[in-house]
Amino acid sequence: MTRGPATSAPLPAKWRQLAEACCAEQRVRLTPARLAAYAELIDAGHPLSAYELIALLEQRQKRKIAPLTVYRHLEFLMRVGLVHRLESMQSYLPCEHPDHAHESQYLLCSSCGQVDELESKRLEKLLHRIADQHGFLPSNAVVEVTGLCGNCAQST
Amino acid sequence: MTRGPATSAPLPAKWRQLAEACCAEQRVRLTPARLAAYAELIDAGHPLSAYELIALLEQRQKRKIAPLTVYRHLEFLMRVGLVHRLESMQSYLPCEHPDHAHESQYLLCSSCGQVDELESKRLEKLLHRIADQHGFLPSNAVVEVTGLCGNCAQST
DNA sequence: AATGAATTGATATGTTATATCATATACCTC
DNA sequence: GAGGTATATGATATAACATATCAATTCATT
Ligand SMILES: [Zn+2]
Ligand SMILES: [Zn+2]
Ligand SMILES: [Zn+2]
Ligand SMILES: [Zn+2]
Repeated sequence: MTRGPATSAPLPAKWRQLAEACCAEQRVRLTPARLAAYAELIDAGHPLSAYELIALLEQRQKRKIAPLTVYRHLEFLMRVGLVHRLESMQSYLPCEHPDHAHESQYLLCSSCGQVDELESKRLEKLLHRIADQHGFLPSNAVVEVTGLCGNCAQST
Repeated sequence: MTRGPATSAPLPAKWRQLAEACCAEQRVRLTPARLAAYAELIDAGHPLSAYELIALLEQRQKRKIAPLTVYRHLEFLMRVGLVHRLESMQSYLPCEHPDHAHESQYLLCSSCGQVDELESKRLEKLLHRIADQHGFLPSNAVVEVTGLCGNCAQST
């Protein structure tokens, strides 16, 4: 039995199951197109801009894809919590633990492009406390630290 | 003695002096065009996108201004520390205390657009400690909290 | 099969940011 | 003050990022 041409990036079972569980729980449709976008982000292993994602999908599927299509898929994936957006890079990356709702903070390596997604309750509490001291009612916090990851810091 | 037509937004002496001191100290030129961009940001009282700034300058000066011109002025103002960029809004605002080097954190009111620029040593230390625990060498931290300011939170 | 809601496609447009090359201005040295 | 250098500006084009609108299709439910 032969395999047909791949129309979607390889997606390890672990991630596929997480994505399916995530969407099932929220009663939303994980369509093939949405899954393909997600698989491409997982496969890339680093954040992708929307247009980088478009290029990869077009290459994979051998057809033109309108930007709006991909933006809609990204919007969906972010809404259900499978994907996050990095504001300081205008790019998108899959969540590392989409099984539960959470805020995140990010360590972005400017040398190799690797991203570490953190969940520091300590930091979140401090942020809320600071906001509170200023009479501010926070709804969302963007915390993105740029620098050098362990590997890259050593090899300099 | 009559005043000619304003070619630059009104800039309180306090800010003008800060800007001049800041540029003098760094031996860089605070040209009229750069000062005009800065004055417009001060006058606005809230963050401006680059193109909003262009529109204001064009209206003020009654002439077309190329985007690149304004981006260059913004780049200069950020480099000397007179202006910051808000990554989550893709917009720019004048620094509230340009007299000393600093990292900042921001409280962004989604209702009235007001921005509070903070300098929490406590938060900075925690961020550095967290990065350190991950073997990460930080160079820059983006911390932008969206929510409702005191005024807007009350009037809801 | 009929209905209504959600998704996708096609096309156009709006917004944000940079590249390149030429011209002008300030600054320094002589 | 002339000449040379670095810096700043202008003009034009293009790249990168994101959304609006409306029509067509697919899906779940009855
Ligand atoms: Zn996550
Ligand atoms: Zn690295
Ligand atoms: Zn500042
Ligand atoms: Zn407010």
